[in-house]
Amino acid sequence: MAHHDLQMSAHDCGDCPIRHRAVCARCETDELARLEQMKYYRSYQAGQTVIWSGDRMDFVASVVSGIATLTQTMEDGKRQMVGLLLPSDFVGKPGRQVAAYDVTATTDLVMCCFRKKPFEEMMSSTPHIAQRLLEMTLDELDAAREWMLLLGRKTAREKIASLLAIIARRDASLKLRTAKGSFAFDLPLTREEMADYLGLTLETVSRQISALKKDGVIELEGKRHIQVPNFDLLLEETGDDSDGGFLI
Amino acid sequence: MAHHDLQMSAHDCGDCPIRHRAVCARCETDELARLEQMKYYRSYQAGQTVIWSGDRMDFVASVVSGIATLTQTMEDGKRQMVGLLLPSDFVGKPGRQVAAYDVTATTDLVMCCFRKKPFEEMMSSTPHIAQRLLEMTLDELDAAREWMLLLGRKTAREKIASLLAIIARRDASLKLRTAKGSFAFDLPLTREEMADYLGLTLETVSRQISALKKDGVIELEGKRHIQVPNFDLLLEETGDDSDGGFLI
DNA sequence: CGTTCCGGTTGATCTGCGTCAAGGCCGGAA
DNA sequence: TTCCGGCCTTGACGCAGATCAACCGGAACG
Repeated sequence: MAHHDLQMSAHDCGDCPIRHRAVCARCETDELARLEQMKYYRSYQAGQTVIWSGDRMDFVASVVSGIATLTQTMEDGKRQMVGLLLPSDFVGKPGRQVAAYDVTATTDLVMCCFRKKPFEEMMSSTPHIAQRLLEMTLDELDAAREWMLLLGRKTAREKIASLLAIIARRDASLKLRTAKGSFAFDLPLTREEMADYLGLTLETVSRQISALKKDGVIELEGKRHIQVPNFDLLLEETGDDSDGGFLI
Repeated sequence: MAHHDLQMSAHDCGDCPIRHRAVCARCETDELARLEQMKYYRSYQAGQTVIWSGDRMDFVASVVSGIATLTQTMEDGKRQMVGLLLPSDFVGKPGRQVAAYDVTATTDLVMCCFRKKPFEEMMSSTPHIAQRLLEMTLDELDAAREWMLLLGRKTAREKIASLLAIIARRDASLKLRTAKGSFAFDLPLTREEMADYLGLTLETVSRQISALKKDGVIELEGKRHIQVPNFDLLLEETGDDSDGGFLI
């Protein structure tokens, strides 16, 4: 049973910040109009649970702003994050009745929700949505598999470096770079959330961040603001094949 | 550059063993006819590489019989399996030019290949294929996320038990059970492949299998044939929520 | 036949990370 | 101002699993 602030703000899809990246990316104006009829916004505060694993899902949604996480919990309480939801990412699976994971807002969060039934009907009648959703799901699958390599085979240091590189890269695609090869960004996650993401403990996360700092790979300003003086240096610490293609 | 036996056998889609589970599951007879025109079969021997990561992919395919694996390799040589392809599973991503993973046949393997270009055209013109592919991709994503939990948080013993449970469950859905709660099956993977799947070393895999045997959870007959006298006992070793069915 | 190879097992030892514990920093409430 | 509670860091120690190494059994092959 999720408690949440309900906030009805009537946005126009045309002005939507995620208009060109979300499930609706391919929709024509008439299709958008149809979507507008089944959509509503919800806001959540940082830390709130959006959905509990096992809950009945009566909607699917896109993240409009903020960050949410998908986590799984074992019976002994160990937790593993299995997904990080950023603006434009999609939540929920057409055809599934109940949520498979806990969804939690790690920052203040706004979601654009669609009632499930009409959304599913629309999916089968217009191909644009299903096509875009397939594309997005394939990307998520790739990300999940990259994460499997990280979880299964990387050392703690490589895991931290990989996470920082991913966040830095994502931020770089939104903001502009200060200077070639130099980045700065804020961590959107606590040490514990990073640990849950990386399959580590928060102590190990803390130690490895300190180690990377001591070795000059990163610089800290406060607990959360990170500067990367040389991005290539950071990449070398990830254990990934050099290059990884061109960036961004 | 993949070397492979090329084997042209003209099967009729109507007789296909994976007809009702593969991408083509939803297709009408006229759509099947169209697919038949772009399809061809390929056979691979156990151990052969089907595709190398980075290779250009000019086809997508369904596994007809046998088992293949998807693996990723780090620059220092550590390997992580990120997918297990069973009959009816799909290989390749529409819209992607190059393969992201190594695909290897672990048993003798037959694949039903479709030339990529016409397949993609068909995907955009008829909804049945895209719909089915979305469904399958969502299932794969769930499997990948379950695997992330395993890789990130389970102990070696829990990992082995989970793998055995998955294989047993899959076999049980095909064969019939000997007696309620008692299974027997053959491992389709070597100890090293299991290690690559589980993020362990082959020595640890071997030791944990021996330990499960000593504790009476499983019985071995040769290296590969496994009997599970009490499936619930095995499930308890996986560390998963006791039922996996309804909620607490 | 013996030889070699491959997959597997087992033992000895090492080590990276988890665990347990103490304490620091900072912002918000009283 | 002091106190408190989150969040984070650091140290000491132990252990699960990696590493290194020896050996086993069966199949392929001369």
